[in-house]
Amino acid sequence: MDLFNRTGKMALGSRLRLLTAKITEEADKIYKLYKVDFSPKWFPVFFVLYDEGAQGITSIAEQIGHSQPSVTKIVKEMAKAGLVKDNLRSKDKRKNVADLTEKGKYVAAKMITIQGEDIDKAIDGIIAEATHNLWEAIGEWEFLLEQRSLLKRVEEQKKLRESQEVQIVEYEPKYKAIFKALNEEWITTYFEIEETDKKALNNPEEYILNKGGKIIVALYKNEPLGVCALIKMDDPEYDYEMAKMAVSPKAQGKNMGWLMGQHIVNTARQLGATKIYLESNTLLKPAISLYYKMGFQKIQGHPTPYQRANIQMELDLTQNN
Amino acid sequence: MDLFNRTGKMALGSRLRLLTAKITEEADKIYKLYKVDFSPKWFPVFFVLYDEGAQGITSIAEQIGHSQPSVTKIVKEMAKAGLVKDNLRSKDKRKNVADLTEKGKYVAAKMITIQGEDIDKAIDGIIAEATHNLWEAIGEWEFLLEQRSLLKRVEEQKKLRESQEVQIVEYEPKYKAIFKALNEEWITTYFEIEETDKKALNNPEEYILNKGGKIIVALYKNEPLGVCALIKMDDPEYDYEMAKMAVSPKAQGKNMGWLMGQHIVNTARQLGATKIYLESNTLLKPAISLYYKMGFQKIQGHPTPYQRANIQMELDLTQNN
DNA sequence: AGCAATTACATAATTAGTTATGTAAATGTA
DNA sequence: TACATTTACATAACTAATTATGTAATTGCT
Repeated sequence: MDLFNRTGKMALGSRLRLLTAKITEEADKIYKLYKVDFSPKWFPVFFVLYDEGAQGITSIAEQIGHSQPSVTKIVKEMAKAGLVKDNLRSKDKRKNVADLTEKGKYVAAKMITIQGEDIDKAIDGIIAEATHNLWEAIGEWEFLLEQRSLLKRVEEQKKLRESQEVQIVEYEPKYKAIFKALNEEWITTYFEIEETDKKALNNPEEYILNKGGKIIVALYKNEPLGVCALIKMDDPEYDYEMAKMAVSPKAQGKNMGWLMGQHIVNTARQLGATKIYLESNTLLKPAISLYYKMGFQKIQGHPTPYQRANIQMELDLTQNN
Repeated sequence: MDLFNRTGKMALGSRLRLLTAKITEEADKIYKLYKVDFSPKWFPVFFVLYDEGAQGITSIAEQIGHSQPSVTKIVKEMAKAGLVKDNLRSKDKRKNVADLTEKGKYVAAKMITIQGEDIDKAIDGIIAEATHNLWEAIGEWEFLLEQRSLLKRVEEQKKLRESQEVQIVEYEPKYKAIFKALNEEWITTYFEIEETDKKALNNPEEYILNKGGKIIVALYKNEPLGVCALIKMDDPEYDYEMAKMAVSPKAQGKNMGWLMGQHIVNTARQLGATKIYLESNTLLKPAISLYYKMGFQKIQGHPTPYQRANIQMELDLTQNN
C-alpha cells in the first residue's frame, strides 16, 4: 500500500483495518483448508469456552473484549452448528450459561492443537522474515494505550506545539482594555466584581505598575489572549502576590496559564523575591491545580480584601522548584 | 489482553480487530479535539483527493483498497458535509468525478499539516516507547502477504507436518488389493484400463517383483494411501521405469507423491541404476509437475505399450540432483 | 419485608464495511 | 454499423460488529 507512505501515521486506523480484513479473509480460507465448519469470528468465544469451561454470556464478553450482544449472537450461531449448548441450568435464572458439546470439544482440541500449531508456525515464519515483530508490537500497543490513550498523547503534542506559539510580552498601555476584559470575563462568570477589582482593573498603572509590580500579556499568534499580574505587597512575610491571571476561553489548552505563571515566578525571582503569595477560590479547579503544579502550597490565615478568596497559597522561591 | 497469550497466534485476526476498533474510536475523539467535523472513515478518500486531485470513484477505491460502493457512500457523505463536490462534468458520462471544495481544501491542508504533525509525533512517541515498531511491522506484513499469502504458508506447514506422518514401506502381499484399487481409481477417472495395466495390477509379483522391480506403499497414520512401482526394463538405455504411482484423493496435499518419488529414486540408485524412465499423460498436470520438480526431463521417441502415454521423461542419476 | 438499584441477557436499531446486481455509456469486433 | 463486451457507477442486500433499550431476576438497603 503505497498510500500509507504518503499519508503519514494518521492513517494508522485505516491501515490496520485493511490488514485486519485481509487476515480475517485468509482465516476463513484456512478453516476451509482443514475442512472445519467454523467461522473465524467464533474463535475468541470458542477458545474461552475451551480454556475456561462453561460460563455466562457476560463473562465471555468481558474476557474477549466484545460487547455482550455480540457474544449472544455468536453463541447462538455455534449452538446451531452443534458446537455449543446454551441455556444450561444455573442457580441464577438470568444467566445463560454456555458450554462446548462433545462435538465442540473434539473440534476445539483438534483445531487448537493441530491447526493452531500449523498457523503458529506459519505466522512465526512471517515474523522471522520481518525485522519488526507484529505480534509483539500489538501487545506493546495494547499495553501502552492502556497506560495513556492515543487521544491524550495527541493532546499533549497539540499543547506542546501551541505553547510554542505563545509569546509572553510586557504590559503596554494598548493592553489596558484586554487586561480588564479578560479578568472581568472570568470574575463575572463565577463571582461578582468587587471594589478592589475595579481599582486594579481600571488603573493598572497606578495600582500595580507604579507600586513596583509587573503585568504580562500572553500573545497567541500575536493576539493577546492571556494576562497576569505580579503585585508588590506591603507585608512582613511576602514580597509579591501573583494575581489577576486570566486566559481567554479561546486559548484554553495551550498551556498559557503555565507559561505565564512560570514567567511571573522568574520575574519575581529576578526582583529578589523569596516568597510569592496568591489567593483564589476552590471553585476554579483548573487554576488551583495549576498552582499546585507550579509548586504553591496551601496556607491559612492571611488577611484579604476579597470576598471570593477561600484559599490562600504560597510559593517558596528559596527551595528548588 | 491476557487472552491472546493463551490462544496463540491463530487469534491474530481477532487481536488486530480489537486494536483497530480502539484506534478508530480514539481517532474520532481526536477529530473532535481539533474541532473538525470529520469522520475517521473519510480519511483515505479525503487524502487521495487532496494528494492527487479530482478523480472518479473507482480510481479512488483502487488507491485506498476499499470497494467501489464504499467510496460512493463516503463521497456522498463528504459532499453533504460540504468538503467535496461530486458529479463533476467529464467527457465520460459514466464517471462521477469528485473533487475537494474550497472548504475541503482548507480543512485538508490544516488537518494534514497541523493535526497530522501532532498525531505523527504522538504515534512516534508510542513507537519510541515500544521495542517493536508496529508501523513498520504492518508495512512488512503487507509486503510479505503479497509475496505469499497466509493461507499458502499455513498450507505448507500442514503439508510439512503431515508428510512427517507418512511412512514408506516395502510391498507385502497384503497390499495387493490396495495396489490395484488405487491405480484403477485414477486410470478410470481419466482413461480406460489397458491390457498392460491388467497384467501388472493383477500379478504384481510376477510382472514387477520377480523381474527385479520394487513396489513401495505409503502409509498415512498406518493406512495405505499411496503406491508406486519401480519396474526393471529390458532396454539398452534405461535400467528402470518408475510407474504405477497412485495417491488416494484422501491423502492429497500430504506430499505423498514427492516422498514416494524420492524413495523410488533412492532405491533405483542403490540398485545401480543410472537413468530412470517414465511415461505419463499431460492431462495429469500435478503428476507432470511433480516429475519436473524431481528433475525428470522430457524426451521423445521411446516405444510404449500404453495408448494413454503422450509424454515420456527420464531422470539422469549420474548428475547431481 | 418492601422497594430501589443493579445485573444478565435479549432484542432492536445503527454503523461501516462487504458482495451482488442492474443500467447506462463506452469500447471492441465481425 | 450493429451487436457483444466491458467499464463506471448506483443501489440493494448482507455481514459483523456496535450502542441503545427493555425486562426479568437478584442484590442491597432501610
